[in-house]
Amino acid sequence: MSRSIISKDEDYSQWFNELVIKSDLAEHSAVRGCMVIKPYGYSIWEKMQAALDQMFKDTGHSNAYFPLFIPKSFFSKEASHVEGFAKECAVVTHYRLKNDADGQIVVDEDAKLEEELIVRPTSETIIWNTYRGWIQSYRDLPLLINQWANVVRWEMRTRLFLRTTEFLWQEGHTAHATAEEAIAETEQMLNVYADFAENWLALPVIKGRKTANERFAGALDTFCIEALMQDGKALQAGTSHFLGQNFAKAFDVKFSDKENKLDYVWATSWGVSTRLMGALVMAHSDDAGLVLPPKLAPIQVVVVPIYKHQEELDNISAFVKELTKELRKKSISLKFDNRDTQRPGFKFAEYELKGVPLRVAIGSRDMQNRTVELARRDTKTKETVPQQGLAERIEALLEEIQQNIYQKALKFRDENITLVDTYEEFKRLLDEKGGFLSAHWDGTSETEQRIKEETKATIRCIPLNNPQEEGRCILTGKPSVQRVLFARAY
RNA sequence: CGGGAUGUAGCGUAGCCCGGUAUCGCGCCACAUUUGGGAUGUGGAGGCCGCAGGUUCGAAUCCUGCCAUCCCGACCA
Repeated sequence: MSRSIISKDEDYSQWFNELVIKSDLAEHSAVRGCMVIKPYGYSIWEKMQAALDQMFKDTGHSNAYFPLFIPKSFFSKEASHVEGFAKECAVVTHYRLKNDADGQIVVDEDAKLEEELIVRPTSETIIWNTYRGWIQSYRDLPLLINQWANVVRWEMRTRLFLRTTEFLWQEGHTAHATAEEAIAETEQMLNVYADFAENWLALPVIKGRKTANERFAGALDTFCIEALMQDGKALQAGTSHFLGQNFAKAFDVKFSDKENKLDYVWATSWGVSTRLMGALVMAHSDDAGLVLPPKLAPIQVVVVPIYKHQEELDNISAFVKELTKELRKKSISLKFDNRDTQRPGFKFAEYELKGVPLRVAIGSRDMQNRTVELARRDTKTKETVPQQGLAERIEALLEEIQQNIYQKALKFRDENITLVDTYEEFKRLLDEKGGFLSAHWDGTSETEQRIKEETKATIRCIPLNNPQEEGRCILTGKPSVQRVLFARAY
């Protein structure tokens, strides 16, 4: 394996692919479009799951699990939903194999299913079909459920973490007595996602509303968090949908209110996926490898001993044992890499590639001076510090690194939101600078569509709390009341 | 689904035009010397050259078919 990865300026796309593979997050599998998430990558996902799961529970949600398979007929019950997903569904048609005359394994045509099963691309239909049996009265509401699951969408073109045929995610599905309550839930979960992105992923996001074109299939309103990657392309990092009564009507889910009037239930759904892993990599990493925010790093601190003789190593080990204890009290994870089979320089490079936030190197010189060498992954700076108070220093530094990574990403994001007033400027900036372009739009799907066809840029969102401002649409010149954010996106 | 490319050791590759049983680097194994930024030396192991046919005395190389993957587009979390 070559030692270094291609620089991200040379080929961003290839840089991303090489980085994911060489840093041991994931690899391509034997199945087209599907990846193997390796232990190092999966442990980051587990940390994301743990943090999000706690946030869901803190906002009153419970986990449940629904089937992987959905009867085909369920899909046709909500018209726009089926239209949105029909083209990318994996379908189970048979349930048995057999040996043919040549001894080959073939599908047993006698084992054809009466009704085909769809491998879930999302679970609204099976869940709402189930909710019918769970909800009779306003006393059963709200129903606040989340599911951690895998889903399958047969995408034409896949990319590690960003778009795989099968991916892992969570999907929240809630039921409410009133539209207002459901809308409040939709907004609450959007805020949870934004909070998670900024405080855990160190990823600044813009909260906004999708246009009708970009809305989830079956939703009345879709909210999203949009992030900016280092190559200037936008990435939708999470969505929260207000589904109105669409699914309740499709699956006949009614409840009696306090006045004993029957009404359809109001719904929301919201989700984030392993795509966040892609966002994490693309937002912070550099040509030397991953840069992980300390809160999600599987290893927060690595200690590399430098020694010639066994007794030197023993001294260092004794010191590290104490440090490990102190850090454990602070819930900081430390790896002591005392492998004798690799030299220190090799280890330094390896942990840089893997994005470990802090590295401590200790040699005999340090042991004599009662110091260690501390190296930060985010700034690539090194300093020699006293052993005294090291645990406290590490704790503070990890916090500082978390903040620094966020601030750096925030600065980049803010520098790449550009106000644009003419279509020529718009097209020029898309090619030369990228990022978010804040521009006036006449509010029609036709205009949005035309801009997309001509420039590949889409409206990422209409930011929440968007300032109202008179202007003219960059394409048609028609009057507009606010700017919206355009970008080329993943 | 359109366009482009690639399949040779665990990884990355040379050889292919012009047919003669496979090159180099990394990694791996053993031993020794090493250890403050990806160690060095010596010795060694490892190959149905993507799969199936065909041409030929002989195929990694030429021909046909298939399969797979990657990249670029249209579609999407």
